[in-house]
Amino acid sequence: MIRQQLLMPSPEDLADFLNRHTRSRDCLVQVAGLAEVTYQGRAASTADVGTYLVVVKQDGSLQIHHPTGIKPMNWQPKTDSITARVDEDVCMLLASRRSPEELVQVVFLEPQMALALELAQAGGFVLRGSEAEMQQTLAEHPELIEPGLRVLNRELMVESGGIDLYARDAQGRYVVVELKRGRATQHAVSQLARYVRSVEGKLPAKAVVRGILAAPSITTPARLELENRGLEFREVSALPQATAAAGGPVAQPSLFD
Amino acid sequence: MIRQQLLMPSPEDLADFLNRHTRSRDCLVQVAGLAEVTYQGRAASTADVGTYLVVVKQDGSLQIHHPTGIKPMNWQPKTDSITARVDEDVCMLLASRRSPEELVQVVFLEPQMALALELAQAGGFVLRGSEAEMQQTLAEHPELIEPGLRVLNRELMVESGGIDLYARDAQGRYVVVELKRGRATQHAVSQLARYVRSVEGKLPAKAVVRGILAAPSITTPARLELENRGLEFREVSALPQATAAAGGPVAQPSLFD
DNA sequence: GGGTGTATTTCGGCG
DNA sequence: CGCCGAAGTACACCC
Ligand SMILES: [Mg+2]
Ligand SMILES: [Mg+2]
Repeated sequence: MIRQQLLMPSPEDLADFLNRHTRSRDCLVQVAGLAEVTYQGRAASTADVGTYLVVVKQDGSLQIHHPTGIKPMNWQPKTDSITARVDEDVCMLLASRRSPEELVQVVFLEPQMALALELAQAGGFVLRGSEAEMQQTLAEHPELIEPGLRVLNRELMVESGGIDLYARDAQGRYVVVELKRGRATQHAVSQLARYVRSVEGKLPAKAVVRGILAAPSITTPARLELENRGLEFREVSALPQATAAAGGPVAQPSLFD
Repeated sequence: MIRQQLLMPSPEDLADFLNRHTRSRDCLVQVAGLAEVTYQGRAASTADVGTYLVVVKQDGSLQIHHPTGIKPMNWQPKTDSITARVDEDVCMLLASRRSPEELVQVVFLEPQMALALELAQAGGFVLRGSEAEMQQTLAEHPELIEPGLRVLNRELMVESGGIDLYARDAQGRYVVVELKRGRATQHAVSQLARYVRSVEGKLPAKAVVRGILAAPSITTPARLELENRGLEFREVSALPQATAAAGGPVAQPSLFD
């Protein structure tokens, strides 16, 4: 599973190692050691000499980590070309990308270790509690939002964006539903207001369009803004245990029964 | 710089290794091999048996990478506790966090390699081309937005959020400026409209408040929406070479002279 | 801790 | 490719 490992490689050996294993596209390559990193593209950055961990995955994605933090200091999600070369007796790695035009350059001053790992098989991955899942559940059980609600569309595209759920209520009024898997903010209220406006613009002038923000909770300013605009809030939870934990024996039907 | 490395460690050795090096808080720890990962918190996920790379940094942050992609499959930015133990003859790693309550669990079925790296010194890091930098430059040179503009506040807090630049124009009218370092979208137009509304609410009823969206470019639907609402667009660039490359010898003054 | 906004956001989906 | 919106977003900043 360890394809190859080098300790304190020479610039030439490191460049060779990097070119070989990144081109094979079948292993994860990493280099740890003293380096200098520059980036130019949508923005630009420079990192002084320091000890970093450089990782190149099979798909050519590049990330450069400093000692702390979840996010890499520099990165490149997709690279059009990734090459190593020796220049002035140091090995440097150049990762470039068109559209957007970006370049990350790593100068390895004192590489301590280079490692190529075979990270072949990835198992299936399932995420639960996403907004998409909420949407599907609520499309199947719109009564969890309101009795008598009938869903007409999911992700209905209007000029201003995609309406999560487009529905009609028991009185036949059109309803725009904006979903949030987490606490709803003023941003969500803005979205909902925009969608309601778009729908009103497409319907006869007198038509009443309701707007419902459905989320597990809502911030205080968002609630105020929502009421100011004549829009509504409906509490729904993204995960089953959320309602169970909060309400003990659930009085209201859960999203995940 | 390599503190310790184990090849195909036993469950006991791996648990010991992980507990020792994650507690010392002075090195980056990684384990590669066959594993199973589950997560429960704001959402929930399961990853089937597969070959993953698990990284724990000095600050206790955890990331679990699959063979491709820039983003980790599972992660934990800050951990309140991170412990390894042996259960049913396998080593498992438990990373937990309160607020939000989250738990990541890694079951190492066939650990191939464990590595502890000293990634001590990090050099300085400088990023250029951020919106914050744009804001500072434009606060110092508001004439780049419009001749006669005087900036009153930066990040002025109103109910609906923070106004990037609050200013008065040559005719004494108040101006709300929303900045974007990249192409401006309908979201930016919504923000600007909200801020203008908030400011109008605080001023005498007759007061005219202008809204300017300043960005390198704007999407077509955003431009339409902007004009509908009586708001304005002004082209400004986040990085110096952007104007230089686009216009050759610059006729307009650059943000970075 | 609540609330808001930025990000080299990344990523997926749709026209 | 342009555009929009979600994300277990993370992260910084203010109140
Ligand atoms: Mg939505
Ligand atoms: Mg802003």
